[in-house]
Amino acid sequence: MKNTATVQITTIHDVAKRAGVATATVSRVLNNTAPVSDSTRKIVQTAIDELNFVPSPNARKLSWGKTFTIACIVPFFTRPSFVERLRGIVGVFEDSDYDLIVYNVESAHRRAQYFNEVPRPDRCDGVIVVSMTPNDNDVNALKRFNLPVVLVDSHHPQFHSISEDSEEGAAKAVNHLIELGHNKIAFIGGPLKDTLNFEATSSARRLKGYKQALQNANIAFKDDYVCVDNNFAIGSKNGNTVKAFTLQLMHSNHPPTAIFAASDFQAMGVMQAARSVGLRVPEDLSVVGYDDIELAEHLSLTTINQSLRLSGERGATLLLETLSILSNESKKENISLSHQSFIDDYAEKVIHEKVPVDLVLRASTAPLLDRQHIVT
Amino acid sequence: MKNTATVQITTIHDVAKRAGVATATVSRVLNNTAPVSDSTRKIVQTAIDELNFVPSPNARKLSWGKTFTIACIVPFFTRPSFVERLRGIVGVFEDSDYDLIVYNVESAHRRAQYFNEVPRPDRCDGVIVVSMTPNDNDVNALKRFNLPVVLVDSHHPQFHSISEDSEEGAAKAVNHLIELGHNKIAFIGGPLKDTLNFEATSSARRLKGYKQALQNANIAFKDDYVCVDNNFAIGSKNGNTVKAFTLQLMHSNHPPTAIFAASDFQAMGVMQAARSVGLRVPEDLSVVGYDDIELAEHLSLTTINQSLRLSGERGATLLLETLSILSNESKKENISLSHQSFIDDYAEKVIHEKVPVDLVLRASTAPLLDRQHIVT
DNA sequence: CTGTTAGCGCATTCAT
DNA sequence: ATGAATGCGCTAACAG
Repeated sequence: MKNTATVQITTIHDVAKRAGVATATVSRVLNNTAPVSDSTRKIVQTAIDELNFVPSPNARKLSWGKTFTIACIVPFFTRPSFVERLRGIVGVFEDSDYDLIVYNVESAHRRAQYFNEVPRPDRCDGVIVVSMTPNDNDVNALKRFNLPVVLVDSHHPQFHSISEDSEEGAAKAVNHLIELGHNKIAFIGGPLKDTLNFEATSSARRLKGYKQALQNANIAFKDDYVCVDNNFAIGSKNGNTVKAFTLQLMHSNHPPTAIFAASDFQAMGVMQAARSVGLRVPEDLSVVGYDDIELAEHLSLTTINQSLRLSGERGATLLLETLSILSNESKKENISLSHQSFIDDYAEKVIHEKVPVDLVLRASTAPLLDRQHIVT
Repeated sequence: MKNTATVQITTIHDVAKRAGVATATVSRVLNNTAPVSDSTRKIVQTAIDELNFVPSPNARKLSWGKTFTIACIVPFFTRPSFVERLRGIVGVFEDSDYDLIVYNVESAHRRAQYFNEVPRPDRCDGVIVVSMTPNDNDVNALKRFNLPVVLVDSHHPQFHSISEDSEEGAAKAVNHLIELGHNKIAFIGGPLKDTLNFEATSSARRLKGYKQALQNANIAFKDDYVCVDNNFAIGSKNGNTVKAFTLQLMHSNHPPTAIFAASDFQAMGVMQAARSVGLRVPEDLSVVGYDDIELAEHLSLTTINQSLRLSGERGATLLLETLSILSNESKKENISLSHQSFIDDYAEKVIHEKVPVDLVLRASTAPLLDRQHIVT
């Protein structure tokens, strides 16, 4: 069961031998952890270079007692919005000493498994949770070893978080439509509660913002104008449901003149469906999406930019900062911080950062035309 | 510099103590590596359960001499087609004992860095390279420690590979258009040689298939009908170039009646541009894409399915199989296989697997109409 | 079947 | 400033 590789890798001993010093000295020049005379440092360094020596990550992990890896738990990581966030996260860790392992959650089973098994100090030094609100079990698992945690696109009082204000974003989208003269505005979104964690979803929050905006404009809320695709979370072919909703809306007695979709992905389905029955966007139907994924630009889709990539970057950076602070503290206080006081200390400075949400005007929305008034 | 975690993790010693046995025994029940009496096994198991013990990955990695992690080097991992492949790869390793670390390449510098630093037996047990043809330096780096390697979406005589036949796929796309009566068929693709590795790109291969299909149908090849977006590889906003190409083509003296795009992503830009000037797809212009990413369905885009996800799955599985074979061999032959003979042995059974390419008919293509004949 | 011992490669006290 | 010795948590020979 030993390794199958047949070529021996050069170790710190080889370097020490070649340089004629002890392994400890090599380690010292490697980590700048203690003064080394310039002369020997030079000798050691050339030995390192000549042997093309790179220290074994595993060995140093074991010895340091840290893993130099960050765990990122993310649901359906292939969805465009998650991909964008991941991109931000990856970009940050590329330039650090940390490796990033992505744990992709596509079932409640995996979710529980990862939350239980991953947040351990022998597996990672910190964890980033994307788009999932920790439940009680998760919180216990995350706090058990007191690892630094950052939530991206979710919120919990006990953990750092980076999130956007979905309600505000949704309101901006709907207000834009209202300002264009629309008052028959439908909402199409994903499920309102997440099967994975029983929490309110972003769709739910966006629906709330939608309602709020209508109310502020004194437009009556109509149940018929709200379509929720409960299959969306499964992550499979969902376009059909969105299209069905769209057609149903447009064929009703009071077809909306505008549709606000909870994601660009769904907005795309709306546009597609509308065009399939000869409706033009935006002349016959205005559409606003949410997320501003890369595609939105190609589709000329008016949407809400929620700084997806930035949220990932900020989350990763915040984790890195936390890691650095903790490292300094434990150095300063010489390792003896009582458990409880440490947790208290940590909990006191929980950071909740908001990321901007902005309307991005493109060509999928237009002022309400008179003709539309007449038709309805 | 020690770990910042304050709670001690339970080790194999704790379990051994609690069960009243030696650590070796615990290790045995953990790995089924030697017979253990049912009675003691039971005792040990309960101790493990009660302490909620999970062995430290790092320690076992160091001891086993393998890392239980797979490195995946992939360029621009946020692009839809790469995401789909990654999805296939991730799915396979989720169910294995291996962790997957994704190394995202977005510059020549990173590329060189990763190829030089990652393929080491102390970092990973095997590597998957996606969409990059190894150059001489890469080959040396990959073979230096004789690690198992699988190429996904590229080809090299010395490494296992999973790939699709781009020429065949392109030909299928163009043949479909020809069968619909089109003979003014344009091509829009990305750069023909990759700045990252100087190799022919998939766009180049698809262009070749395009030419071949035209020739077989006795349709003259026109240089004006070929548009290459050299900025595409940078991975940034490229839609504008594609749109400009499309408009330029459609406004020329002999506008094409059909466009074959080298990727769905670009096909989307084509459709968008066409619609922006009042052209209908497919009535006024037929469009065929390539890749069959998830969006293609939403766009009703006729395209070539190249089994993106499957290619990832097959690549990952092939690597796993190779790993297993090597592990068995080294066990059987008791670790003493001379370096050279091992390499020879390995090289002899290089596997090159093809993944199917198929036309997926949707609604972006239609027979050539008489009206179009007249117009041109 | 089970306990004892010796590493895996590196960082780090403790001496010197 | 440097070397020797010890340990990180686990697995694997070697004994019994």
